[in-house]
Amino acid sequence: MAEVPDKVSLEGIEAKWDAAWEEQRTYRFDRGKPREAVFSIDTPPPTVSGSLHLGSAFGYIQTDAIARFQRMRGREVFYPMGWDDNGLPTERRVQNHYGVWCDPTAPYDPDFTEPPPAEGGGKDKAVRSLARQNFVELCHILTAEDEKGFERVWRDLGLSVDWTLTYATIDDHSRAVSQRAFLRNLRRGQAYAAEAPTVWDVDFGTAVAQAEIEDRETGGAMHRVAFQRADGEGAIEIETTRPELLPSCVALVAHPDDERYRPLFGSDVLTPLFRVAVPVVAHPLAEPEKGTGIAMVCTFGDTTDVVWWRELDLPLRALIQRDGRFQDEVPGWLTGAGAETYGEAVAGRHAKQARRAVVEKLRDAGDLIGEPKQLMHPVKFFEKGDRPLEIVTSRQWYIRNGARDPGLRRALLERGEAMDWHPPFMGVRFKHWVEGLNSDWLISRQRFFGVPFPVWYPIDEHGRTQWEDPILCAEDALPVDPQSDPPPGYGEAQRGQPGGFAGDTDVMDTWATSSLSPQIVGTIEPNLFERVFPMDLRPQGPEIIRTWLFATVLRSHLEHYELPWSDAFINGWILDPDRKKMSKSKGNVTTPADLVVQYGADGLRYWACKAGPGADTAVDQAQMKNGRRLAIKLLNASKFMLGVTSGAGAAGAITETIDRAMLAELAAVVDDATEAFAGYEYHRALARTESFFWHFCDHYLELVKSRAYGEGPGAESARAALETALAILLRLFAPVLPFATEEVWSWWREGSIHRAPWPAAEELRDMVAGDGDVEVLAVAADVLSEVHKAKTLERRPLRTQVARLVVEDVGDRLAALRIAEADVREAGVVEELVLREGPERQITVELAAAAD
RNA sequence: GGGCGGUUAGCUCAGCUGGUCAGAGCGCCUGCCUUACAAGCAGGAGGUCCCCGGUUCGAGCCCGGGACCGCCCACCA
Repeated sequence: MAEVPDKVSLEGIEAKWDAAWEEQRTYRFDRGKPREAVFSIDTPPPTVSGSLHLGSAFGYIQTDAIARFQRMRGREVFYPMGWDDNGLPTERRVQNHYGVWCDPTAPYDPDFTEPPPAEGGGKDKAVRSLARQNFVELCHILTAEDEKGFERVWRDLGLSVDWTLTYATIDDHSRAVSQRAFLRNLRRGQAYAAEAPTVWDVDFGTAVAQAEIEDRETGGAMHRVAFQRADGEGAIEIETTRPELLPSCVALVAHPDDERYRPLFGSDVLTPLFRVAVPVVAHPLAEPEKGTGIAMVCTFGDTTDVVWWRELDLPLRALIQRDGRFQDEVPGWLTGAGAETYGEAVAGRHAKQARRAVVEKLRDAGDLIGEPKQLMHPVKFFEKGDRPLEIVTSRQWYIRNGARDPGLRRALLERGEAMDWHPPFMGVRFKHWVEGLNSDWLISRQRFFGVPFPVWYPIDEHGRTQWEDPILCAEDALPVDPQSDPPPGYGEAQRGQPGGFAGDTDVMDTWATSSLSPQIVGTIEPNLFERVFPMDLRPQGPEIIRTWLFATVLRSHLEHYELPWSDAFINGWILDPDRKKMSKSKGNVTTPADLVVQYGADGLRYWACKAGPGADTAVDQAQMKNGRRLAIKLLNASKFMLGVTSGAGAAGAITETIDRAMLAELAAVVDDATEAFAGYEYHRALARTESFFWHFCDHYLELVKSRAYGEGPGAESARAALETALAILLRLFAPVLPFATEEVWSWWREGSIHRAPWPAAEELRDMVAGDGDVEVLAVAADVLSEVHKAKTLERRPLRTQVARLVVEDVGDRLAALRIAEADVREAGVVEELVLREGPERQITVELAAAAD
C-alpha cells in the first residue's frame, strides 16, 4: 500500500501499471475454472501489416471495458490475443518494404538473410526475386517485428489480455488447426475441389472469393454493335461495354417474353469482325429494359455470363489468361478474316488495349452504330486490387456455405437469429449476406504466405497428375507443407516424377484460418477447449460480418454443430474520411500511441467508451481531453477524500441524513451502471457514473468538507460516507479508466482494483437502511448553488460571507433543508439563515460588505 | 435497384419501454487564486429536436410520406 501523494499526476502511469499488472499476473487466465465461471472472448486477431490505426484501438478498448466489467463481476475472463499475419497484406508489405518479389520457381537459398529495407518503400520496384521459402521466411521476420509493436500499443492502451495466450494465424498451431479442419470438411464432403470459372485478380494472380469483391464506379463506354443475321434478313444491335470480348462471344440472349426477339430464338447471328455464328437464345435473367434488350454472352465478361453459359449449356471460348492478356494463339473457332483480326487487334493484349483496337476495327467495318457513349458504371474489383477482375477457369478449393444448399442456408440463418447481437440491427447484415450468397466459399489462393492445403496428388506413369484422387495428410502429422514434405509412402525424390506425386501449390485464404479462431485459442494448450467453448463474446468491426463473422459461424456449424459464441458485439465505424488532411492542416496526430502520450490511455479510452455499440464515431480529441480531465479529477478528488479520512477505513456509522442521501443516490447509480454494463451498454454506465461523480464533487464534497475536516459529531459520518463512496466510484470507473482508478486504489487498498468485486447496490442500501432521503441533498445543493450564484453575479469571491440568507419554500423542502442546515451554512459561509414557509421557492442572499 | 444506420445548441454527441427531455462536453462570454483540483471553481449566452402529415390529453421519442448524409448488398448488356 502506497501513500497518498502530495501532488497527483498521470505522467508515466501507463508504463507503471502495465509493468505491475504483468508482474502481479493480474489478467492471467485461471486455467482451473469451470466453464460456467469463465467469460471467454474471441478476440479479433488484428491484421499485422504496418502500423495500428485508431479505428482498431476504438473497438478493442470497448471490448476491454466489457472484459474488465465481467472480470470484476466474478467471471474468469479468457481474453487471448492473436495476430493475423498470414495472407496478402503481409506479402504486399514485405514486397514493398524490402523491394522483393516471390518467384515460386526459384531454388531455395539456405544462406539467405534479411535484406535492408528498399529505398522509398520499394513500391512497385521489385529489385530482387526470392524463392518461395525465402519469401515466406522474410514474411515471418517482418511480422514478428510488427507484432512486438502491436503488443506495445495494446499494453499502453491497457488491454487486459492474458499475454501468455497469444497466437498468430501463420504459426504452427494455427496451421495445424486450419489444416485439420479442412481435412475434416473434406472427408465430410463439406469441402471440395472444382475446375470452374472463377473471379480472378490479374495482378495478384489469384482467385478471390465473393466476400472480397467490391463494386467500384468506373468510367467506361457503351458501344452499340450490329450482329448480322445468318439468314441475311438484317441485323440485331446490342450494347456492350466490353467489345474486346467479341471473339469470346458464344450467344445473344434476350428475355423469353420479349416480343421483339421471340421470333429469333433458335436462329443464328454472326459476330461482327470475327464472323462466328452464334445462336440467339432466351433466358429470364436478360432484362428487356437494359440496352437494346438483348445482350451478348461471352466467356466470360461477368458473372451473369457464367450463369448463362452454365444454364444454357453454351460452348467455352475463353481467351483471357491469368495474367489478364488475351492468349497469343489464334483460337480454333476463328478462321479467315476473323483470325487475322484477332492477331492484329487482340492477341497478347490487355483488355483495355484490345478494346481500343477492336473498336477501331468495328468502326472501319461499319459495325459500330454511332459513337461510344462515355458512362460511369459499377465494375467488380478485388477489394485490395487495382484492376477490374476477370473471370478465368481454374481448379480451386471450395467450402460449402449454403449458397447452393437451401438446407444449410436455412440452418445458418437460424444460427444468426439465435445469436445476441449488440447492437441488434447488426444481425440483419448477417441475414442479408447469407440470403445473398451466390457461390460456395472459394478458399484457395494462388499465393505463398498462407496455410498450405495438406494434400498431394499422385502422378501416374505417364506423368499425368491425378487431381481427382488427392492424398490426404494424416491429422497427427500436421502442420505440413506439401511443397517441401513428401506424402506418406513417398520419398522427396519422387516429387514431380512419373509414378511420384505433386504437392498442392495453393494456400488458404486468410479467413479460412481466422474463421477458426475459437478452435485455435481453445486448443492453444491442453484441457482448455471445454472451459471456453462455445465462447461468450465475439467482438469485431462491422465491415467483416460477411467474412470473419459469417465464416466462423459456418465453420463452427460444420465442425461442432453449434454457435461459436452466444453474443456478437459490433463496434462502430471511425469517421475520419480525410485523415491526411486532418493531420496536416491541424498538425494533429492520430496514431493510438501518440494519442496516449497526449491524453493518456484513460483519456483515449474515455473517448472510445463514450460511443455505444455500433455507433459510428468521429475522431474527437476534445473528448479525449475531457477524459484526461476526468482522470485527473478522479485523482484529485480521491486525494482530498483520503486526506480527510486518512484512509483509515469506514469504521464509523453513517449517521447524517445528507450522507445517507448521497449513498442512496449512489446505490441507484450502481444499479443502472451494472445493468448497462451487463447489456454491453458500457457508454451508458460511463455517462451515469460520470454525471454522478461531477455532481458529487461539486455539491456533496463542498457541503460536507468542513464537517469532515472537523471534530464534531458528524465528522465520523462524513468520513465514512466519503470512503464508502470513493471505494464504489473507483470501481464503477475501473473498466473505462483502468490506470487512474488503479493508481488511487493503490494508495489505500491491497491488490488490484481490477480483481476487486464489482460494487453491489445492496450493500449500500443495507448501510443506509433505507433511510436516505435524497431530497435533503437536493435541497442543500440547490440552496448552495443560489448562494454561489449570488456571489458570482456580485463578482465577489465564493468565500465571501453571507450576512443573511433567507429561504422561503414549502414545508417539506424547508424540513429537508433544516436537516442539512449546518453543512449549508459552512459551505456557503452563511452568518444568519432564515427559513420561512411560503408557497414557492424564493431565496434571498445578502452578502457581507466588501472589505475594502 | 434493395437494405441498414443517422439527421437534437457553433462542434462532437447523450436522450432507455411517449408526460421535469430540451441535456453533456468542447468552444464562446463574465467573474473567482475557495488550503483536492486554475489541467480548477461559479455563472451566462446559444436550439422551430431535418421537413410535411397523422395517432394521443400530451411526441426528438410512436405511425405514414419526403429530403439529405454515411454504410452494406446487388447479374458490370
